[in-house]
Amino acid sequence: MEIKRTHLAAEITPKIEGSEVVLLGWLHEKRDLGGLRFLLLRDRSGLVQVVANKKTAQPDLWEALSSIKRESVLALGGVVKSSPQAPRGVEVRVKWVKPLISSEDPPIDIVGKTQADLDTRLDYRIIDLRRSEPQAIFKLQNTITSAIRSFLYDNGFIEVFTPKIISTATEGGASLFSVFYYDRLAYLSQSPQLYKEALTSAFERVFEIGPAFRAEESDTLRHLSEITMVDVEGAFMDYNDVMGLLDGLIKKIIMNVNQNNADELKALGRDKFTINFPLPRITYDQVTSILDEKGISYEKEGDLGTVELKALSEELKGFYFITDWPTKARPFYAMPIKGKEDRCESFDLMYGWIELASGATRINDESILRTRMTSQGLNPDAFKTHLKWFKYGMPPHAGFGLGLARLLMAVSGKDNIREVVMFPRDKRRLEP
RNA sequence: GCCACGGUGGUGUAGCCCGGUCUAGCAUGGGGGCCUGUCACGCCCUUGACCCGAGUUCAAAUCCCGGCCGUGGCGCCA
Repeated sequence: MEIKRTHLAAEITPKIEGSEVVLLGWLHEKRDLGGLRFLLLRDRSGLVQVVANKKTAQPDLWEALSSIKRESVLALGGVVKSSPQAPRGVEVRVKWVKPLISSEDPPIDIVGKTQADLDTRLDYRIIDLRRSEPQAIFKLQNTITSAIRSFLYDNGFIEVFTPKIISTATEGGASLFSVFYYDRLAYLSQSPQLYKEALTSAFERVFEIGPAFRAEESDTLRHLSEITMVDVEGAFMDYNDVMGLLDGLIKKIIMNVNQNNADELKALGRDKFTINFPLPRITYDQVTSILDEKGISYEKEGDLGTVELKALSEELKGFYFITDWPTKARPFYAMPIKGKEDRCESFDLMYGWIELASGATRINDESILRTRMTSQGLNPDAFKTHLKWFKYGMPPHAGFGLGLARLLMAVSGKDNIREVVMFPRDKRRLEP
């Protein structure tokens, strides 16, 4: 590009008064007072006010300032001037403007005078993402993913990438999307579970931040057909170690968000987080006695439904663990507790009534694994590829899968997962 | 998938119950005009809409049926 930017909008401060600057960005808003024209220019750093005076401006500049449409991309040059009336006490007195490309009138309001419905915003998502609130949400997401990576690197984990096109159901059970794979039928992976477990025998500690696909009927505020999972698995760890790891991980995330995202939290109307660690842990059996006390009915030895979890969250706010779930309510690879085999070394990380993560100590003995598959109604023959790794020194291991968007809901305070996923996929929505 | 509710200009809404007064109101946006310190700038003019299909009726945005789409709740969700 022949025009070089000298400053970002946020770098225009009263301190550099008098400097000649070149800015690149989008025309966010304009106000025409007759003899004065104000523009708000937006770039990745934020907004800055640009002003022109009819008396001093060249006629073609003056004309250009009123004819450029909102959301057009432009370059402009001018002089920084501090001014008590200007936003942030500073503005740019424009000397020239060069429209780079023009924009049609934006279909939804970016400035915030009329709030479009979420469904409409998603139809125009790229435009919606220029608004301050979605910007704040995805900047929080960036803090979260970078905190996750640095925390796990520091703890000896390496990042891996497992295939998303697979030949058979990874675990039976939930519905998979099928795809044409040359002359065969294949499926989209619903979880890297089996790969990450096997990888502990090669790298000990692995993690993956990647997509998972679920062809479920789910039509709720917290389910999507395509999600990003943070999957972590470590050799020579049990579920207590993994919960400790999650404690550290959440702590690091919260610290970084508090440190780096004050503006974003403000934009979302959120306070800084004050959370005590370690996070509370409560067993499944303690949960059911609370439900008994509250007179809430639940399926004995079963998973907890929405009504049950909402009732529980009246007692337990924020982040907490539910541990020691019934073995029959968990997947086949969860390790039963020795001497108490109807409970397993498993946990869910909760935020209020929303499940964020789910983890367990895994079974690393092939024969026990086969027995568990059979008792869960699965055919071990269908898992031949997976079971073969267990013949060659599969270490004791444990891990968890964390829903990135669910965590982001908790951090951003949004109650619809579609708000915190850039391009959500649900039962109906396949675009944009 | 089930239940409830909804679908009005680009966006957000009023009107619907109680059919005619709707030639569909308001805000925001778009176009035009006036305006020298705006920051939701102000003022004036203007533009633009009843989801689709079938039905009841002299008459349907309004009532009935179906479809599609949406919102919320639940279920499903290793």
